[in-house]
Amino acid sequence: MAIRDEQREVVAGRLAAHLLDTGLTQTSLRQLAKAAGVSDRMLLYYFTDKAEVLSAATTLVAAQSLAGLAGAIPEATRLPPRQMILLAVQLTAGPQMRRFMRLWVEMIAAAAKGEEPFVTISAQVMAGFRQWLAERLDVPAGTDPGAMAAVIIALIDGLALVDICSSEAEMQAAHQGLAALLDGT
Amino acid sequence: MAIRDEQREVVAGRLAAHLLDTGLTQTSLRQLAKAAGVSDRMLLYYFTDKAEVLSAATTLVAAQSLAGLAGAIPEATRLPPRQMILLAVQLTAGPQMRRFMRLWVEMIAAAAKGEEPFVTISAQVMAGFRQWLAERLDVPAGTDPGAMAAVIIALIDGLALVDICSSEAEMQAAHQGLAALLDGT
DNA sequence: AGCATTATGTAGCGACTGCTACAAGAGGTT
DNA sequence: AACCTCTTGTAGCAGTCGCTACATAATGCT
Repeated sequence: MAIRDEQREVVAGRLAAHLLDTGLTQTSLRQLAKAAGVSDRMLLYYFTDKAEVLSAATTLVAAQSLAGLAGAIPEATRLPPRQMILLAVQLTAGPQMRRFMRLWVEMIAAAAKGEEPFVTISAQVMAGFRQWLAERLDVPAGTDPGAMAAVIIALIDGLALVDICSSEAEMQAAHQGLAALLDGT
Repeated sequence: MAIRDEQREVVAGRLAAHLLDTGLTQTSLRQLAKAAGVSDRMLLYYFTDKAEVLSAATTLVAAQSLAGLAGAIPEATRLPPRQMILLAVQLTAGPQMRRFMRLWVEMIAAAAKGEEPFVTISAQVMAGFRQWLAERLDVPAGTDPGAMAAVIIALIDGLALVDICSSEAEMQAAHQGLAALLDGT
């Protein structure tokens, strides 16, 4: 039982990196096995299902990405929404976080198709991010920090969407547009 | 040559409705053919490729959706960004536009995977929406309406993303959060 | 040593994928 | 009637998919 459990973690880690690299394009069992450096036969020995394989890998990716954000935003930070937006946009535009955002979009689209495990995991990850963000927001009394967090996440994720089908120049313009909007235009 | 061209339009129309109903879940040639009421053999007679089939159907869907928006927003409208945001959110939250937003997210995710024809079409549709929106924005001199349009689209699309993995109550909260953010919190 | 459990490889099944070769019907032109 | 182009059906190819049956090697327990 030992080897199997160890391998589950090792394989999950390698697949997390693989998904960050390739998104959800190469997710057949044979391709995943190759990326993890094991045979496809063993992949289904370590995990019961393809769904469980993807579940382990994607939750790990999400946890790592959230930890990355947490590393950049000190624990006791409380920011008003507009400052938080600018900070979050800056953080998620970086090269490595950008890869996660792309994968994240693909995961949500898979959830939209009803594909497991993405329906379940996307909902969990979304709720996790929202709560994490809400705890770091400084909103006036009477305002729901969770609701504000949801809007901010929508903005961040939406920018990731626009990023996918826009040029670099257009994305830069979009960032300036955001600044103008928040400045009170 | 007549029948073939007629059928192209008929089939494209039926497939547009099919995609709005099912998203990109049932997009094998055989499933598309069934939805269009023709044989899969004929589908590849009317169109050269699976890519061309999806291309025709998705561009039609996008055109119809843009026309739907245009019907709700008079031609000469010029709105400041915040009012435009509230109006756009309201319009895209409706039951039929919501189906398009879901499909739109799936299309962009397919583009993120490098799948044709979605890379090309997503870029075109995104550019089209951005321009259409920019022409209806009333921004102060010195501000780029295209940049502001990009941000608004990001927000709208981001809300669609959040919608996919959230409950109805959470989406309602998000809308209130948006109002609070735009009110100057 | 004997046995049971765990671990790994080989081979392949049935279903589905996009696409195509081939034949034949339909209709008009000469 | 002969021919030609457009249209449609049948059948199937080569590949990929998730998954599994079966055999065998390794390991630990008594």
